[in-house]
Amino acid sequence: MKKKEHKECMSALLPVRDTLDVIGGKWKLLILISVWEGNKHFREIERSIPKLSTKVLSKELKDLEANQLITRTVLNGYPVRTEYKPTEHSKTLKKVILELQNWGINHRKQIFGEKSE
Amino acid sequence: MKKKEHKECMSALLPVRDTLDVIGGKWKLLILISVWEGNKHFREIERSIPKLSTKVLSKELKDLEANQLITRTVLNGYPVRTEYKPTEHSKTLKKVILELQNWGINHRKQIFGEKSE
DNA sequence: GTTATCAGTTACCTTTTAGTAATCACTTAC
DNA sequence: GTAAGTGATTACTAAAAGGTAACTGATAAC
Repeated sequence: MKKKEHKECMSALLPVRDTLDVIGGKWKLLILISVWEGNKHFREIERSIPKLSTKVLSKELKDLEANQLITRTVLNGYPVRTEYKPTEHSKTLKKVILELQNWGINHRKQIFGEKSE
Repeated sequence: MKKKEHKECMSALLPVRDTLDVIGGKWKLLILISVWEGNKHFREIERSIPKLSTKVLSKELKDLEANQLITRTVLNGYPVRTEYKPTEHSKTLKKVILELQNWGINHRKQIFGEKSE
């Protein structure tokens, strides 16, 4: 029966959904890359990404932390400082991102190449 | 300088963004899978995906067609029928989806496994 | 005491996205 | 002629996402 196949496909979709939730959205990958590059502090990350507001950054950092892609450490000092660092787990994303990138490049070729036909 | 690296990362992000735009969102993959499974007609696809409205389906099908993941053929007949079919190009997505799926599965393990620590 | 920096939070408003329901044009069946 | 099925579109509404800007509390510099 077709229904069964359908259900299997659907269950396969759940992890896909998870992944897209983790890296999807306008800012998540930008922020992750910024942290991978070595930006550690809130204002530093904020300034490294144009048009990103403190509110959104705050929310996205929480999400990334909840997904164990970054760690947050509060250093007590004169002006309170926090330190964000990428986790080992976050590095496993690089392969996925590369795959998405390659498909995107090929897709562009496909779309613009077929235009003339 | 760090700025240069940053810019390169950012340009690598453009194709990633493209890919996420193509397959992201709540319904795109569900619809694509439905078409891969052999559902050809508008109502057929609509009925195969619970909670999907005609409005959204209509919009998403256009997007998928614009991205050359499906083809749309109008068969003129008594009740007008249209036929949606997956393209060869759409099949190249399967590898990407598998990658997303695998990462999602591992990510779940990571999140739930680390809870106890 | 005023200004500035750090790391955010909060309230408010706008934009985007998605859902509901009605409608259109056409044809078949009764 | 009335209902039902085809493939949609349109208008209206609700919910989610995103942006703006002010503000907190602490300290340090001037």
